[in-house]
Amino acid sequence: MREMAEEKRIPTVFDIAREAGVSRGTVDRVIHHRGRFSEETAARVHEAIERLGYSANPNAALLASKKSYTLACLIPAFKEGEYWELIQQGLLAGAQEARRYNIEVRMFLYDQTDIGSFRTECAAVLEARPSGVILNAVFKDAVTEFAGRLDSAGIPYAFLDNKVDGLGNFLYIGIDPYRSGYLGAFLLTANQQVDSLVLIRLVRDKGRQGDPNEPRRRGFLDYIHEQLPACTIHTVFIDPNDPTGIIPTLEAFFREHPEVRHIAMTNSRIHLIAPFLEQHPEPRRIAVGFDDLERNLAALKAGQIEYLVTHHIHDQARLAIEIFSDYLVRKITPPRRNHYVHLDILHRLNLDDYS
Amino acid sequence: MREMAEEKRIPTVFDIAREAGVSRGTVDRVIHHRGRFSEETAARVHEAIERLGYSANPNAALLASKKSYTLACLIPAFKEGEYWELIQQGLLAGAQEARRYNIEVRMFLYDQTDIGSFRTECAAVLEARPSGVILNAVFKDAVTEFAGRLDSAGIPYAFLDNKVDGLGNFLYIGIDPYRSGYLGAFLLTANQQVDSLVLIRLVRDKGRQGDPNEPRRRGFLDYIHEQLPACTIHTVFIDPNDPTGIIPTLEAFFREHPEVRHIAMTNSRIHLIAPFLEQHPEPRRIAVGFDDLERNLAALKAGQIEYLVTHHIHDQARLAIEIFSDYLVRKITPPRRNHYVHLDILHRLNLDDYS
DNA sequence: CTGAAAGCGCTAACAA
DNA sequence: TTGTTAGCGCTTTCAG
Repeated sequence: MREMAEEKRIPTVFDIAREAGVSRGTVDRVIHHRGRFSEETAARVHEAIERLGYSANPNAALLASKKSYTLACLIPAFKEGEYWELIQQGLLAGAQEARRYNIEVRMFLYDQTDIGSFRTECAAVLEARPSGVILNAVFKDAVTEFAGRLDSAGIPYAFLDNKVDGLGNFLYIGIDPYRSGYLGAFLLTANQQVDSLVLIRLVRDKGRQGDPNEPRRRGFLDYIHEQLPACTIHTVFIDPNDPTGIIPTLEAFFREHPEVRHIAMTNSRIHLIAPFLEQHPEPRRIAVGFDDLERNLAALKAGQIEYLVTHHIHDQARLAIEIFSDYLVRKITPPRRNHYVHLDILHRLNLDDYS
Repeated sequence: MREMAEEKRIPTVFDIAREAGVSRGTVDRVIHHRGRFSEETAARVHEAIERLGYSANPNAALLASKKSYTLACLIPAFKEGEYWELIQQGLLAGAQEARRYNIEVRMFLYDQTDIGSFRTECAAVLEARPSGVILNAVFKDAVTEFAGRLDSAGIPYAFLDNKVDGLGNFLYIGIDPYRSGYLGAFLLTANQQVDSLVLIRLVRDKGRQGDPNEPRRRGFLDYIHEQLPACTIHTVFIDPNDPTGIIPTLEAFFREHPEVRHIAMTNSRIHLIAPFLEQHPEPRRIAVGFDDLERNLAALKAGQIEYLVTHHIHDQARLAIEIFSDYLVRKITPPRRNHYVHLDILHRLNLDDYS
């Protein structure tokens, strides 16, 4: 009679042990393949697990576990409102989540215009002896060298947002930059007669080693060459560190080329040309940019920009921590080595609830 | 000397108790405002928490907690590949996560063509005495009545995917259907000369009480009326339960109106017209639909559809469980009562990594 | 190869 | 109003 009143309890290790006629310690060993145990007991344990539908209580497991990890994030330093601030925030959100796995996330920020600072931070990461590293690829050669060090040290690493191909990373998470450029070109020109357009670039990219925007620009240009072979492509350079010089530069260009009505920038700074477009609403020009920085969104909302191609930058970074956590703690290898995230098309009409 | 070697440990309730000169039980009472305690000890405890930077170990808290909850989900039953299957999957993913909070999620599925079955399931939900309910709004009056019951019983509830306004729900999570229709109309007609278009509807919507697609259709039509007042709008009804009848119906329409090149469906079944478009590639027609059902994605990929307006249906459902969990367990009220999710624009060129 | 037992940090019932 | 204590379910020594 007593049994009838009993509630169906969720089975615990203890129940499994009893059913299999072994101790809790043995059950643990079988489940986690640690220590030694006979095939026969293992079979009995597995059978009991199956029969009772057992699954471990994660809270208890984590509480009792003595394992702890440290995850190093090696990313560019940034100013407020810049691209990498969004990444940093996503990483911190992921870090918050990861705490319950006894994972401590440490940030290592370097100056992306100074390869020396990158090398310094690489050394600091190595010294911290992390369980894993999340990094991006600015200085191609230095990154390759550092990756080699991590390989030797047996430290797993993942590229975030951009990558160098052919290295030992177990994961890349970010967009396919070529496709983003291709899509941007489509949005700029779809259903229109476009005889010429202007691509605006940043002067800093001129002297830079390994321009990170090259694949995206290539995607953009390939689309134009394929779909609009007769279209003339102009290029103008502006200096992000000299905001007052931007408007005169653009005015000069459009005075000379008044027929150009289509504008693109393949870096994340399309907002730099918003003041010009605001001051010169006539003739109407179509601008397409990339990445949802606050200022870009403002320009989109205000109507100076037509489309923004972007992705969930914050979520992508959080996801990187999550996937890495699962890899570390639960030994789950991600299904795809290249985890390309979805490209979002942002327009004034679907801007409101973004992020 | 020994102290110098000591690692910085993460502080526990015990540390707080020692610092504040009280017992662990008292610390617990102060933190959770349960039982009674003097203002003075409370102040000392808070001070110690602040000073040591204490935050509770969630694993230990959940393990020790005896509280448990049940969350009822009252949603339409579905066939494979239908819209509500995606929702169900998202809810189950959220349920998996919620298990660690001792939250059990229970599904109550009703036939959305049969108000009787809805009423039956409502009664079943009430009988289960859940801690909370997630539901959608099909039968407006019946939903309103049920909401009143939940209010009386003091059971919190949230609308998912669609809603009835003016009720006591603490949360709605889903899109703004009007805006989705508006956006769809923009995508169908942007940069083009459109003199006429056809809106394809389902015959089942004819007799239905409270057509759930009405707000979206209104958004669609408003855009056309505002931006293209001269555009003629045709309407054709097809029967989803008679697939073989669809092609002849469309053939008849386009024989009579060969000038119509733009097609929209404001429900989730745009894939129903894909076979027709495949068989009749000439003249080229532009079709825009909604929601990323497998079959819709296939038609988008194959080029029969130009754009799909959708949102992360799966994530939206998972999020509903997450927000409700926080509300229940951690008493966190969501910042906005209406949590509108972002509208995604899907095109052949950004389809690859979706979801 | 296996069992016993001591916690992990917190909650909640019971004493005082 | 406060202190004490027995667990929650699992991991991890340490003995055998």
